[in-house]
Amino acid sequence: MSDIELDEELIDLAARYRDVLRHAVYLIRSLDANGELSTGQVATMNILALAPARVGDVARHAGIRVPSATEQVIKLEAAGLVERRADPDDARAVLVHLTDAGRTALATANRERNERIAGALAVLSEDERSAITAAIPAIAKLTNSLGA
Amino acid sequence: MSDIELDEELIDLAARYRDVLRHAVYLIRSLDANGELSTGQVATMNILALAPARVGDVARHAGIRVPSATEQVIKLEAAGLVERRADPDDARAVLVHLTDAGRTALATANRERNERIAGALAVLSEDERSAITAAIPAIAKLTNSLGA
DNA sequence: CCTATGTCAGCACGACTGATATTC
DNA sequence: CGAATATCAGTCGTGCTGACATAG
Repeated sequence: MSDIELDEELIDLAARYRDVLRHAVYLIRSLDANGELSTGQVATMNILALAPARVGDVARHAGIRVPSATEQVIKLEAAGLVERRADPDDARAVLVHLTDAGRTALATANRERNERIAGALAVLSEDERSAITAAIPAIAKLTNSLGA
Repeated sequence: MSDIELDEELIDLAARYRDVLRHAVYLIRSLDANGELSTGQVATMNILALAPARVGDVARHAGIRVPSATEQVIKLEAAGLVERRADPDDARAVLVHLTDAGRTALATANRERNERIAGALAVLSEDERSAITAAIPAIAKLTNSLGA
């Protein structure tokens, strides 16, 4: 197989990947439409569920800019789901903590979303599920590779 | 394996799927950041590249509502990339056509995006690429299943 | 008369850049 | 002093619902 053919194959795969991902985005969004928390809010809180984080860390993990993360955090704080506390080691920084209410809301939101996807996964064939399972690490690697 | 364990496995897979998809979304967005056409604009024009379509068809294919599709089409028309013409068979309908300028712009946009992804795919292993290729139909089916 | 199609108006969300304290 | 951290202000893109005009 020539390099040119290889390139064409890769570009074709890229096009299909791009298309399927675009549709999946709308799906994920529709999952959030019924709930009380938006996609971004759930993503932000999922980071904080592991450990309190700075606003900059939230931004980096969520793939957004710092001012956007600030905005998200402020909204979540207004809703009583997170708290902003001073970082004892660095007065410039703010440590964002999940509140108990936030932890509860996050658990509910994650459960609802995961159960809906699990329900759809259940109607796929075993082979199709295996294909998705096998692809997840590769997709993650691809994403990281492009992000760099 | 019990039903409970099966459910837990599915929910775990759902959670991992959701997470990897969320990151991939930000990646796709970053691809668009440098270009002149947005994700949605490229998606709309990709539909029209096959054949002229009604606004409602554009909306359905893009996974958005009709008024949103109208808005996109109006913007694309203002940019000279598409044209709206009367449907000779149905005076209510509008047929959206890609202009030559639109076809050129679309080709450029698709090439840039696909080449960037292809470049990242090239650094994956053959197994990883195969895993992604194999998963694409399953992901598409999953998306459709959830959309219904 | 009822439905289908598209557009308009108004709104909400969420991202961005640029400018500004404050602290390291 | 320069760099890092967070916030504020203003803007923009893009989706939505509801109301409407027009045609089938």
